Amino acid sequence: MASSTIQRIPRASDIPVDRPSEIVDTKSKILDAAEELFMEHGFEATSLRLITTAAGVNLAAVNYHFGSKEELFQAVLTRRLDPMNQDRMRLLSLYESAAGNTPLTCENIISAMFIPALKLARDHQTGGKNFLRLLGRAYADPAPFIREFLSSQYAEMITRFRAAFSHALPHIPREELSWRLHFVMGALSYTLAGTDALKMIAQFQPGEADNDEKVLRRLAPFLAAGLRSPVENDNAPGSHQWFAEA
Amino acid sequence: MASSTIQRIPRASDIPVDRPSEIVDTKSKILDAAEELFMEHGFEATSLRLITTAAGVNLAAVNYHFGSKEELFQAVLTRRLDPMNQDRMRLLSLYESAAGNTPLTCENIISAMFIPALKLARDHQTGGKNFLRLLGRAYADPAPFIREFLSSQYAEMITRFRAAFSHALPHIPREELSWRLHFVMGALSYTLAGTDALKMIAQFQPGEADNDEKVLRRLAPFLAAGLRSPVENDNAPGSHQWFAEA
DNA sequence: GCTCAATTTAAACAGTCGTTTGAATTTGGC
DNA sequence: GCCAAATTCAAACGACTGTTTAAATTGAGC
Repeated sequence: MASSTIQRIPRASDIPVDRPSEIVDTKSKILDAAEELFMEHGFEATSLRLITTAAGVNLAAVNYHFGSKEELFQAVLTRRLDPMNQDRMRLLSLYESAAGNTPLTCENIISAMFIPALKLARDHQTGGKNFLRLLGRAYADPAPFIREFLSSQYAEMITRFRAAFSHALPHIPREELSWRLHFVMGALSYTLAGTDALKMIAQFQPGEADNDEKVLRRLAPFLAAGLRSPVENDNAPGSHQWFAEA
Repeated sequence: MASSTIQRIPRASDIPVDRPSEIVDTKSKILDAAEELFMEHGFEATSLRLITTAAGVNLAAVNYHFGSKEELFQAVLTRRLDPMNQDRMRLLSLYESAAGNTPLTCENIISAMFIPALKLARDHQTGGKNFLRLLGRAYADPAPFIREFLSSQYAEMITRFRAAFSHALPHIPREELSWRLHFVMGALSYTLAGTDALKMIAQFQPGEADNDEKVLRRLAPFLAAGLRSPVENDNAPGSHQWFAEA
């Protein structure tokens, strides 16, 4: 990865100073094409030739502007993921300051997680919808550089939201809550990723393409109920023996 | 895909008649190595040379015994997925006949889904644990042949379990229930797939490798609560306005 | 021991991959 | 209009991909 020699002379004196020329355009064209193709075929199965052809730019442009295929993938993710997570934290802070001293409800916190994602899903002009599916798939990608990148991108947001849930659900032990937050993130990413997997289980109404909001409206209360559910005591009398005969 | 010319003479007269020789051994060695490597690197990023080297067999053995890389992948999945789903349906029938005319509880049905998965996770000798992670990742794989294969493999089981849930939760509309079943499957597959993604959210206790059961013990009640949660009426007075300001 | 089919083997096939190169071109500052 | 930096371009690099081929090896049945 020769990421230090992308530009010919990496002199620190000249800062890009907002070039409005073809530079930005080429980078954007690559990012747009890469976003859609990575979503459609995955990281490994998408070649740079496919991307650059779709973007209408030269093959070498990717390595020139981004350094490598991996760095391009990270750039595709960062472009939308970073603002979305910023939005999430800003929204959470908004709820918190509005609530004053009273603790937030699960619905508030879940809304703070879901609304920015929904905003992206609704963003028809830019390919926000494509991005959410790409993101959901990136979660399950085994490539180490993707996993490390995502966990570093999410670290701050997760910490904030875990604290919020901990405040809203003080009776639930810290470790249990961490797991439940994990389940929430998982269900969200899986749901957003699986537009065509959905056909498998929930029969689709054909022609109804714009149902991301409807899905999230079903998912959010489902998860809120799970978050609030009483903590199981393994051997308490009357509790369900989940895996007794396993 | 020249799957019709794997064996030299595909004469119908001689049936394999349970050869105990190296034949089965080579196929199994390939399946075992492929299972682990597909899990570790994903389908596209795993080369046949990597698999055959790890298995200690010749490169051409994969195409000879399985026909193609795609068919090998399907064979890896089928080997464990088919018995697991059979187990699930058998267990569900067992619960149903034990309950007689009274409807099953959500806990019963979820147990029927989870116990066979857990049995695989506990199967230390064979790489059952690896398989569950592989399966969770296959769910999110964009390759069409994987998606089509999975949905055909799951079709029967999904139908059975949707009917069971519909019986257990008669007050929940059919479409809503389909979505909740989808959330359950998603959370399960995501959780089983994400052994190293978990570190991101739930801090791991180092050295505690055998926690699949513990995770499922947390996940099952979480999902049961979600399944049972009251159906939201969009504009009912007092209901939470989930995405009002989105 | 021979036969014949099943299996294994080494080698090559025809491509595709991400990346690099050096020359051509475009760009903005003067 | 000139200069130098930024960008684009065609071409090639070596390595790796899944698959196929034909010869070599193996193992029962007779």
